[in-house]
Parts: sequence; structure tokens; C-alpha cells
Amino acid sequence: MPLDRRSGCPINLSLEVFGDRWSLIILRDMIFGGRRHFRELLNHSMEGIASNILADRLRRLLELGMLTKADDPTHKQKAIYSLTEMSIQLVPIMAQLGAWGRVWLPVSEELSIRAELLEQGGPVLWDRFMDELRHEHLGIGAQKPVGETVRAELQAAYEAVVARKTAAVTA
Amino acid sequence: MPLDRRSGCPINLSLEVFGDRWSLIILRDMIFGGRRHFRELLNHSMEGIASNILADRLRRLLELGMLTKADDPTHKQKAIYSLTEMSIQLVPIMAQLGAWGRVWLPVSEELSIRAELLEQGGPVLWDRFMDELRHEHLGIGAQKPVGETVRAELQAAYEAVVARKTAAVTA
DNA sequence: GTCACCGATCCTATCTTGCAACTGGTTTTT
DNA sequence: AAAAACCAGTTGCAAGATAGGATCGGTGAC
Repeated sequence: MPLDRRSGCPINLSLEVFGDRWSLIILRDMIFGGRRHFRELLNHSMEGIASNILADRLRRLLELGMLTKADDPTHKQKAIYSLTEMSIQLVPIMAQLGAWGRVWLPVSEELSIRAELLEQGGPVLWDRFMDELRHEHLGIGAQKPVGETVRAELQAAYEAVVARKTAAVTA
Repeated sequence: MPLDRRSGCPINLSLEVFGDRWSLIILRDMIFGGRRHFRELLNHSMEGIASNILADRLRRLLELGMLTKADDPTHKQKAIYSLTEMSIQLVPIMAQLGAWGRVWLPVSEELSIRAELLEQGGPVLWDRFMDELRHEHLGIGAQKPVGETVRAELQAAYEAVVARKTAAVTA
């Protein structure tokens, strides 16, 4: 997946960066799923990414400055991938994409609850989420975010839907 | 490009619809460039799309309900493609994509002026633009929009930048 | 010492893309 | 009336991307 620079149009250039079927999925899992390691991304991938594709995309995202990579001090072979400001600022795009998909595509209820909450929360929630990501990935903002994190809230809402649906089935 | 339905996640499904290098480019040219015919999309394509790819993507977008196709009464062989509500509602996504690209990617000045104005105008301008598109493509809203259209404004701004840059070079 | 885990890489079959030539028909120009 | 240009695509081919699975050498927990 080379960068062609077909034109200097912002939409075109954005597509050249993440206009494929995997790059945004990986970033989604890092942003909303909190994944930081290769194996986490590989084994918990809902869509079943192949290891060679994952390796290729991670390398590409590193080159593009959307991610950084560091050694994990707890395990010599583990690498920790971090978001950069560039990828943290994809949150509004993810939110819009989720909102659009929720309306027009056959989404599953439990997987769209996050998109729904993100849409309801609007830019205020997005900003709070982005600040949390900056704290987590860039070490910016000295003290921890107060109260429950946005990601934890979204995750809790997701699990509540799953629990409700399971109860409905077994009832 | 099949629809795999890898998962019911809204972001994933959105990517399965337009997570490739051409679908959004075609929709961009229809939305911001006002293109309605195959040859217009083919010959005025800034990025140089191939005719088979264009044909394939148009067919796909028709199947997905993002476009409709009708005979052109003025020419027996011409077909007119129209946006649907589904694709008109991509305007906010295009705006966010353009805003992000303008900050982080090497965009050209003249091609990013539209994104800049769209960002400045915010949701109010997006709604006005979407209403104009509904009038133009869906025949909704009896009377024509008052004053200059959003697309004409964006186009004028683009041409002003081109003119200024040309003047600067020849001066 | 064994076994699961670590981030990848290699191989192969299949799918997608880009490119150029071409099709059958229609409108415009000369 | 003949020629040229335009219309929406289609076809064939080569190159590149993807999916899936096996594999690699090193690490850490038990």
C-alpha cells in the first residue's frame, strides 16, 4: 500500500492514509478497545485480521506518524504501540463514521451502543475522550482523569447490552 | 469488492462500504464537483480513475443504495447518477475528513480551501449544503435555494486561490 | 524442562487494481 | 452524407494486495 500522492486534496490524502479495510480497524481497537500489543490486536480482532496484514499496517502507521512503538519493560519481547496526536484526532471521524453506519447499515445492537453514546455525547465527550487518550498514550496531563473514563463507560454500556440480550435468550 | 460483513460494528460496516481508495473520491466529485455523468467523473477525475474501476464502483454504489441512475432525456446514451439521502449524509464525514487531512497531511493550498470553509461553517453550513443536494438530486424542496449555493461559494473560493497563486507566479 | 506466548516472517492461492485497447451505438461537425 | 467526436461502459493482461496457515527464534511462567 504505497502513498501515491495522487492529488493534494485533503479527502484524497486522508484516503491514501487510511482508505483501506484494515488501518482504521486497528486504530479503532487501540482507541476504543485499549489494545497496545501485537497479540492483543491479532487475537481479539473481531474481524479476524491476518498476522502479516497486521504487521504490514503497523509498520505503515509507524512510518506515517500515526503510531509510535516502544519496548515493554515487563517483557523483553513485547512491544507497546502508542497513539500519537495525529491518530487521537481521529476520534471525531470515528464518531461520525459510527453515527452514519448506525443509521444506514445493518449494525448489531451491542456493537452500536458505543457509537450511539459517542454521538449523544457530542464534541464535549469527544474532547474528554481525546484528553484521556493523550494521558494514556502521550503521558500528557499529570493527574489521572477523574471519575470513570469514557472508554470504561462505553465498555460498560456494551456489556450491559450483551447481558440483557443473553438474559432475554435464556429467559 | 464484496461486502464481507466481517462484524456488525458500525465503523467496520462503514469501511466495508467505502473503505477503499475510490468510492469516496467518486462521491466527493459528485457532491463538491457536481458531476452526474460517467464521462464527467472519468475525464475530470483529479486522481485519474480507470474506466473499469469507475464502472465497478458505480455499480456497487447503486447496489448499496448510495446512488440512483436514470436516463438523460437530452441524450439517449447518457445516464444521470444521483445521490441518495444515504450519500448526502456523508457531508459531515467529508468535512471531518477534510479538516483532519488539512492539519496532518501535505495538502495543496487551493484544494484545501474548500475543507477550510466547510470546517469554519460547521454543522449549520453542512445542513444548508445537504439541503441543496437534496433539492438537486432528490427534487425535494420546491423552490430553489436562495442566494449563492454552498457549492458555488466553495468553487469561487477555490478559483480565487488559483487566480492569486497564478498572479503571484507571473508577477 | 516444558509449554504457552512474543512479534513477527514465509509461502501459496486468490482477489483487486491499473492500464490500454476496444465495442456498439449516438450526436455533432464538416 | 461522411467523418469525427462522444457515450457508457467491457475485455484482457500484468502487477500488486490480501487471506490463511505454517513456521521462526527468543522469553517467561510453572
